[in-house]
Parts: sequence; structure tokens; C-alpha cells
Amino acid sequence: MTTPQPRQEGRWTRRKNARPAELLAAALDLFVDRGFAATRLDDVARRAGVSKGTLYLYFESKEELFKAVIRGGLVPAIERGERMVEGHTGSLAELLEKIILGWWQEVGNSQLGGIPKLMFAEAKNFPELARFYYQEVISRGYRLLGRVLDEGQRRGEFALVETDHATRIVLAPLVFLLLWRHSFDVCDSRRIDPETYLRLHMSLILDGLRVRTMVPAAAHVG
Amino acid sequence: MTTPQPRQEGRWTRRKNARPAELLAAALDLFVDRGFAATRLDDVARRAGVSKGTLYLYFESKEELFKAVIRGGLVPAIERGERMVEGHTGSLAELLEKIILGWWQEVGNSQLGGIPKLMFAEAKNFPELARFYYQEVISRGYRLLGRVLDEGQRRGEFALVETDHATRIVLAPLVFLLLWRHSFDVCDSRRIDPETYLRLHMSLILDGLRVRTMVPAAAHVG
DNA sequence: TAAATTCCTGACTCATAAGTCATTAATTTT
DNA sequence: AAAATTAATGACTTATGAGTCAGGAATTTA
Repeated sequence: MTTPQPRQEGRWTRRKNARPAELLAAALDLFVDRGFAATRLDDVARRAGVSKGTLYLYFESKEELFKAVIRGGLVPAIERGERMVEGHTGSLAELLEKIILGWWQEVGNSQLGGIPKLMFAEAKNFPELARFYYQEVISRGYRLLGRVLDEGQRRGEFALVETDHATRIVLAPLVFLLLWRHSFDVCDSRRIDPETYLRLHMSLILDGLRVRTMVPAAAHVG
Repeated sequence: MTTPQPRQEGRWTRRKNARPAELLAAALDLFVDRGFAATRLDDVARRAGVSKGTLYLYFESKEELFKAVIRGGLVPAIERGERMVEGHTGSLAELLEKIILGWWQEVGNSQLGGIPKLMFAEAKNFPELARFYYQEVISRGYRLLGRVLDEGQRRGEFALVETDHATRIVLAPLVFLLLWRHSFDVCDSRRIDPETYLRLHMSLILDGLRVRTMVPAAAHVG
């Protein structure tokens, strides 16, 4: 069927030795702002300063490249958070603030901040990857925060609340800020100042937690 | 160049008259759980019980179909919310609860709940659509909530806070719950009960708002 | 400096899915 | 019931981009 091989002889210049780290960085940039499907490997290669073929010397497929990007991304940040919790002495409100602001410095402000959006967008299409991400990043993040809240309740510093729910409520505005920056930010005329936003969030949530808060009996809604 | 037209004569059966609403519903389903790029028009057509060609009788292109799906989706829900705010008498905490729970009933629990994820995922790739969605849904939603918070502050029911930030902090856990359900929900062993989650959120946030809360002077962080 | 080795290149193949249109079924008009 | 009109069909065209690989550049070895 195929009548191949009078392959045109080429004259080209070899560019440089590829660095896997650079390939991953280029891929992260593009995946983050175009999504998985819309990212062309040609572009990733160009951005990394190599040819498409080279990419395939390092990664079996686009999907493997994607996995590698995700894998290398947030796990180290989570680990640093875990170490921070272990070594902390002092009030748990302080620890909570330290975690939140540190997270913003490391993740929010960096290119890594784009990963959550990417994962939310692709989770349904890559169930296996979603599970990986859930186990290695999300659930560890929750566990970390959950430990802080539990300890706070044990010590009487925080009111008694359902920890699983509370961790999500604490995290939501952080993740939300991240998603925002990587999606609608450009449409938004009155940009949010992350620092102020996060301080307000912490202030509100700590007030809510510190005060003796029992979930009120069913609200009066039609 | 092209040597066309010995087009094979076909024998086929006409299926039914297309209903635009059904086409939109089918498209919504698929867009929501596969994303824009990964959704094939062949599949949309099949789900709606028509052929691909029929789709093009009603929508100029895949992108136009997408826009139509979004347009028909959340704008009416926002409008109902606006009417609710106009007609309300009573405490603003009550109104806030009414809005949040009503929103969950209408949007969160329905197929519409998938749209926010979809929009976050595609915003960067469809700037024009993102702007449309921002103007027609997001900013109106914020304005709606903002009015409630402002009025609460005016009446002295709520503490004085930066409204723009506070609206986002109030909304974040709601949107977050939605995104979650349409992405990682399947990975999560301990499913979140939306009702409980939302009640805790409202309780925490209202505590935070009601108490005399001034953003504390810069925290003591390294 | 020639041969062997390493590793990169980009034209090419091929699968996929958006978008087209000649054709045909159903319906309405005359 | 024939003609005219309307509304669907799906095989076909075509653009795109993932993945391949024969061949060439740089480097190392002999």
C-alpha cells in the first residue's frame, strides 16, 4: 500500500543537548495555559529549543509527558508542608496562617499554580492520572490541614466542627484564587490582591473557628 | 486536483425532527464531562438521535454550539437570584442562606452544575467566550452577593470588610464543591454531603461576618 | 583522522474529527 | 397523485497534529 522512502535528503543544524527538566518546564507552561488537548507537541519542543523527535526520546507519548509534568509538580511542596506541621510549636492559628501564606509563596506565585486548574479540567478524561493526583496531592493536603484542625479542637483552641468539611472550606478560597488566576483573571477589571484576599479569608475563618460554633439548627428556608 | 462525485447512492432512514433544545441538552452532557476539545460532534448527534449534518443545520460550528449551550445555561438562574434579592425582607443573613441553598438546588444539583468547570477549563482557549461568561454570569453573581454584603454592613448586621474579597470568599466553597463533583468526586472515598458542607460553610462565614472583625495587623510569619 | 557511537532532526505517515453537500425521505401544496 | 418544498442523512473532503524513522551532526574512541 505504502510507497515510501525516497526521503528527501536534509541539511539541518543540531541545536543542543536536551535537558529533561527543560522539556518538563516547557510542557508545564503550555499545558497550564492551553490544556492537554490543545497543546501541540511541536510547540512544546520549540519552546524547549529542541525538535519534536527529541521529545519522544524522553517520553513515550504525550500522555506520559503529561504524567511526568504532574508528578514532578506539587508533591515536593506537600512534603515541605508536612515537615512544617511536624516541627511546629505554638498556636495552631499561627500554624494555619504559616501554611496558607507559605503555600501561596511557593505554589500560588509560581508556575506550579497552574496545575490544579489543569487537573480539574482533565480529571474526567484521565481517570488514572486523577487518582494518582488525588492520592499524592489532594488527599495528603487535606490530611495535613485536617491534622491541624483536629489538634486545634483537641486543645480547645478551635470549635468542634466536622473536620473533613472544614478542611475543604478552608482550602476552597485558596484553590479558587489559583483557578481564577489561570482562567478569568484577564477578564476581571478589578484585580484581586492575593495578599489582602488571603488575610481576609484567614481572619474570617479563624473567627468562625475560634468562636464556639455549633452548626445552627435547620434554617428557615422555603 | 480533486476528482470527486461518483458519490455512492445511499439508502437510509430519516430519524425524526430535530429539537434544538435536545441538541443543546446532549451537547451540555458531553461538553460537561469530556470538555470542549474531547467532545465529538458525532457523539453529540448520536446522543440527540440525529446525524451530524443536522447539527450543522442548527449551529454554524462547534464553537457556536458551545456558546449556545453556555448562553442557555446559567443566565436564567442568575436572574432568579436577582429577583430574590429585590423582593427580600428580613435579615441579610437569612437572605444569604436562601441564596446559597437555592443556588445549590437549582444549579449544583442539576446538569448545569458542570458549566463552571467547563468554563474554567476552556477560558484561556476561548477568550471571547470567557468574556461573555464573565459579564453575563460571574460578574452579575458577584454583584448580587456584593449587594447583600454591602447592605448588611450598612445596617450594621455585618462587620466592615472589603466586599470584593468577601464575595469571593463566600462563593469559593460553593464553586469548589461544584468543580469537585465534576472532576475528582469519583476518586474520593469519603464523599462530601453537600447539605452538611454548605451549612458548615454558612455557619463559619456568618460567624466571621457577624463578629466585629477587622483584618488583624500583619501576622507574625517568617 | 577515520571509525564508531551517541543523540537530534524534521519530512513523512496515518488516524481522527470538523465541516460539506449530493442525495433522499417525508411532508405539503396544487 | 404528481410536483414542489422542506429537512435530514452520512459518505466524503480536508486540516490537524500525534507519533515514526531514515539520515545527519557532533562527539568519543581507537
